[in-house]
Amino acid sequence: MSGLVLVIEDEVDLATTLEYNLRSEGFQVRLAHSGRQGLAAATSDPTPDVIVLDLMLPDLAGTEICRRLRETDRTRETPVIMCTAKGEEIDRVVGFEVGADDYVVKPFSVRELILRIRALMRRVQRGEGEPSLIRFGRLKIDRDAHRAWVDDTEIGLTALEFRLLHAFLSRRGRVQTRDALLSDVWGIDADVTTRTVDTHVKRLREKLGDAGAYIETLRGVGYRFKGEPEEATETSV
Amino acid sequence: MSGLVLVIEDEVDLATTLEYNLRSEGFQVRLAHSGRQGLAAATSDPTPDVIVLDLMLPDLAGTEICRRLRETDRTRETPVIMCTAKGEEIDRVVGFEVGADDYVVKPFSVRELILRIRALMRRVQRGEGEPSLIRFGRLKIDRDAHRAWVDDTEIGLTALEFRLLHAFLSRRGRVQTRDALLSDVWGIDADVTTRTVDTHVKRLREKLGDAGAYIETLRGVGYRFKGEPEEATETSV
DNA sequence: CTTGATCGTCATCATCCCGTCACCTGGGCC
DNA sequence: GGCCCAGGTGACGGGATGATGACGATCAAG
Repeated sequence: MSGLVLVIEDEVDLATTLEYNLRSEGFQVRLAHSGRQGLAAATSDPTPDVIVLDLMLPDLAGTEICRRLRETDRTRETPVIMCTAKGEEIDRVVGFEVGADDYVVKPFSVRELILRIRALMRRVQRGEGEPSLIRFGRLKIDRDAHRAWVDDTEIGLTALEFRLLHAFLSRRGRVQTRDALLSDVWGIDADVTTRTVDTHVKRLREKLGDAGAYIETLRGVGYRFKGEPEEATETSV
Repeated sequence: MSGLVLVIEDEVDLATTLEYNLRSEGFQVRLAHSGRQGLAAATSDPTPDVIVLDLMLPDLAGTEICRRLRETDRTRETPVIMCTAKGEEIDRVVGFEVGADDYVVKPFSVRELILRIRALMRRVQRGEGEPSLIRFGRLKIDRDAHRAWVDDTEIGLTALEFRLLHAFLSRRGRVQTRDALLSDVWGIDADVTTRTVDTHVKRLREKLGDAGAYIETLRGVGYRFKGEPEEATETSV
């Protein structure tokens, strides 16, 4: 599970430490060293998946930031973890009143912070978003159960194949270059040949049987999952 | 779902934090900062729907409070969630001897506690006299007594194993990563390798005997408890 | 102190997945 | 039609992953 974490923290040392640790755990990181920067960073693309917020900032109080995040549509659902120093109990309480989702007390263990970030991401990921079931023509996949069917017959996909199919399904109708697929399915730092994608597309098509035709090859560009189930193979253009 | 939660906790910071969080989640809250206060608060009108109880209190041990609650008519059926520090005697807390219904390990995630409170409330709401029995194929577990049977033969599970089985049963049909299981069963700050999960799954499968096949392994993803008891392994169509 | 239960960790082993390579296919372009 | 290159295909070896059994630490009970 990768994800983008925004760290709003004015102590540069601490911020850098967190950045390093989070990256080495596979997260992407965006840093902000002041409250205003933080607010801007929270609403720029892409929206962070989790925000780590220091309570004591030079310009804006963490509580105030949190309140504004909750008033903004883009960040209303984004989980916030508050960092408080010891002795800030009262503010800490207020922090929760304002809608932080969890907190850690300084000095905190980085490992604990990461665990809490992970827990929040898990909760949100399945949360209110799109339903776990995705149907497309003769295809059906269930993300929670991690299962896939063609014509109501379950097909056994490996973890990678499942991610690949999901990537196709969630971007159906749009071309995806091999590089794009690599970073989506394999992860940012995948040191893998682009040809590997070919192999796995082949395996996926095989397992999908007839439904494998949903995956089109665009010579010189990449792959494209059909936009509509009935879309004729030769129509278009 | 609203409800009245009684929090018996001597650390004022933590108690206040919980109060704000629970209120913002729509619960009513009553606080008690000592064991005696707690006992009094538990039996005043209206009777709380759930009690959150710290194991370490200045005057009375949490276990003692729990025992007395169980001896009192008014509170006999009231679910109790015990907060324990790491390394405290979790085994005895849950199950017969003391009779707590659930526990969280400090430091716990506020979200986690709220989820558990909700779960307990649902359970009570479901029907007063209904035994807390869950049946699933050849399996049967009693959540109050912390006992489990396969084909009506009781199997002796440890506290941890029971919790693991319960985690599986309550999310049946859905994949659970090792990380998710760790934070649900061991606590968010569990100081444990993910491989530990493997070992305990193995032990659980062993004790379940044939019924151990209900737990499926999804390579590279996690574990999944079958959604339906009869679910064919390979039969199909 | 000793004993037994419980639980976390480690080493080992079998398995299966995945990445890569080599070779083949087929379409586009002249 | 021939060339060229992107993509399809099949096979293979390494390596990640999980099952398993053993060990040691811890703690409560006796």
